[in-house]
Amino acid sequence: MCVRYTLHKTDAALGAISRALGEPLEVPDWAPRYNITLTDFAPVVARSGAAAAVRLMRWGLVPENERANPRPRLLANARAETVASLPAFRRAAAGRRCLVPANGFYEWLSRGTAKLPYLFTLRGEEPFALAGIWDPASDGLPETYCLLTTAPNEVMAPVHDRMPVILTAETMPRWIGDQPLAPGELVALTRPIDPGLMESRPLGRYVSNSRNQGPACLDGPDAPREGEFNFG
DNA sequence: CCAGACGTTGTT
DNA sequence: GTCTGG
DNA sequence: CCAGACGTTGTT
DNA sequence: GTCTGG
Repeated sequence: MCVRYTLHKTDAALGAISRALGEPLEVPDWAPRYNITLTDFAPVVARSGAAAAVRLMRWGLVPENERANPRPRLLANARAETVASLPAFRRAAAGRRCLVPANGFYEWLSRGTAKLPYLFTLRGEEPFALAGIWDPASDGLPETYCLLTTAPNEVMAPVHDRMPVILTAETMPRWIGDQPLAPGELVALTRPIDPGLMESRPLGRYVSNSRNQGPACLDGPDAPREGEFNFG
């Protein structure tokens, strides 16, 4: 499950997407955040008609049967293997595929009882896009989005058995769109990214609390924490 | 993922 | 609201 | 036709 | 211990 990511270099991430699409994108009024999680609003690049545009959407799709619920269950992820056929995702997968700009994402390694956070990025801090689908606003809900997951690659596998679908400059323009994908194209686009393009490193526990939203989320395990004394 | 709650009825 | 299973 | 579901992950 | 909200 991918339930946390960071978008702290928004200009760079949107710039990379803009170049990949060959279309201009406006940077939204949005402060950098290092710990985006379910229910947060974040920039999403989606097509509305011909043009791609950036909109702030809320993370967490709400299936139809939950729409009347004042506290609906939110869907953070959709499996790439099943997204095209499941009722909750099918429509969005066919006609509302979006790009979710990111600079990195987090996963937790379960070691015994402990959960150790790791940061996953592209080499050289290359910005990227996560593959998403989105639902329009309705029933008093804002526009919402959801991230696709796929099998882990070699970088991911030691930490976690699923990973988000990461799109490159080559795959971004193929993924985004409001028309159904050709058969096989969805499969091709949601394959695990080349592990040679990725890197990971362990982090301190600060990021684990989703209330923490600042740059200290990227601190390593040995970084001093606020509110603690350093001895020696 | 973590943090925080974990409950109902009748009444004001 | 809409699809699926019975 | 109606009833019931509509989702993922982790963990064991 | 487990579920829910964020």
